Amino acid sequence: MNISKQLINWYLDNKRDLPWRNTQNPYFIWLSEIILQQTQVAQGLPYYNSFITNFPTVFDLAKAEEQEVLKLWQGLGYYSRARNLHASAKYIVTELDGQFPETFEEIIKLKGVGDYTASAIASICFNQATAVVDGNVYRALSRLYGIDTPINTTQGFKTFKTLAQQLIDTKQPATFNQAIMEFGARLCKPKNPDCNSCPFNNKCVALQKNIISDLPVKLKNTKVTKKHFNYIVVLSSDQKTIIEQRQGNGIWQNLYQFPLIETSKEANHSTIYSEIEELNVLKGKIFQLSVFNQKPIIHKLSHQHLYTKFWIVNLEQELPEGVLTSSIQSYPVPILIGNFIEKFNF
DNA sequence: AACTCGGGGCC
DNA sequence: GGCCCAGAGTT
Repeated sequence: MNISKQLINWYLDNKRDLPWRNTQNPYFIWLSEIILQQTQVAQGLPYYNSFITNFPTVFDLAKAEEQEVLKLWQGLGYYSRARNLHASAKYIVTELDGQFPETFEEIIKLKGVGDYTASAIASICFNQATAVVDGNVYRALSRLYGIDTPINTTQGFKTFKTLAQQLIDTKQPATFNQAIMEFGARLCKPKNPDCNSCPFNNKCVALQKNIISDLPVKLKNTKVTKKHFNYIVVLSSDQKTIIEQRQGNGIWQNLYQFPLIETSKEANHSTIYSEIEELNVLKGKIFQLSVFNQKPIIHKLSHQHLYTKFWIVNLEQELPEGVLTSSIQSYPVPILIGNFIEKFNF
């Protein structure tokens, strides 16, 4: 029996029952694939359920406000996925009359959809034999064939895409693609793969050479930089605070936050005091400054460590331009801010 | 080709 | 503390 058939047989015996596996509706499949980019199934699952409940069709998603979409995405990370998802929903409704594109070439034109996602949708929804290459596929094929080409290079992608394309069962591409991914996720895991019960343990090159833990090969990514964030939490006499929307191209684009003062090293009381005297909303006003957490909260991202302090500014005046503290839970915020809001309990 | 974009789980 | 996760967009 060939590898493709063996993978499919393994899958049919071992697959998880996941909500997006009971449909070929391209809107649902698209949604699930975007959510699952760089995200484990267990983490993405509640977000998928939330989205299909709040936006049952692409029309519902298209007519929502971006803030609403970001709010539902809050905590999942990589927020450009949410912004691109929303933009593509609008595109499908206004330009394509609500009709989801049906070929790989058309699907990949959607914002936020690359080779992997277009292949997944084209195969699962439209029975097109386009092989997916994700982290699971890299791992399974690099081990099975003993391929040490670095996966995060152009050559690596081409090598594994070509191999997966040769292996795909053209009569059941949807099942094959999901089978190889499930195999990588559940059996051929990064750590402690279950080689004892693997259907390929008689031919796996990496197992025979005892180099399972060396594959796949991935070039090191760049170093982590440290930053010092100081969030200014204003509390006015009329129960208001200041929040602003993040602009520009950095992290958390279009999410909300308290006014941020970034310093080159850990800030102390006097530094922050003189900084906030310059804030327009506080100019000439009387306030008391205290720190919420003396010890910085270290928020770890893939390539930044954010040493964060929350500073409380008590104002004995009203703040006409502020927002009610009772309403801040409706704004999409980074989880770093969300955790603070929960703990501070306004 | 290198860099950027989150948050959580696992070891 | 390092690596990984149903990757994509920008420079």
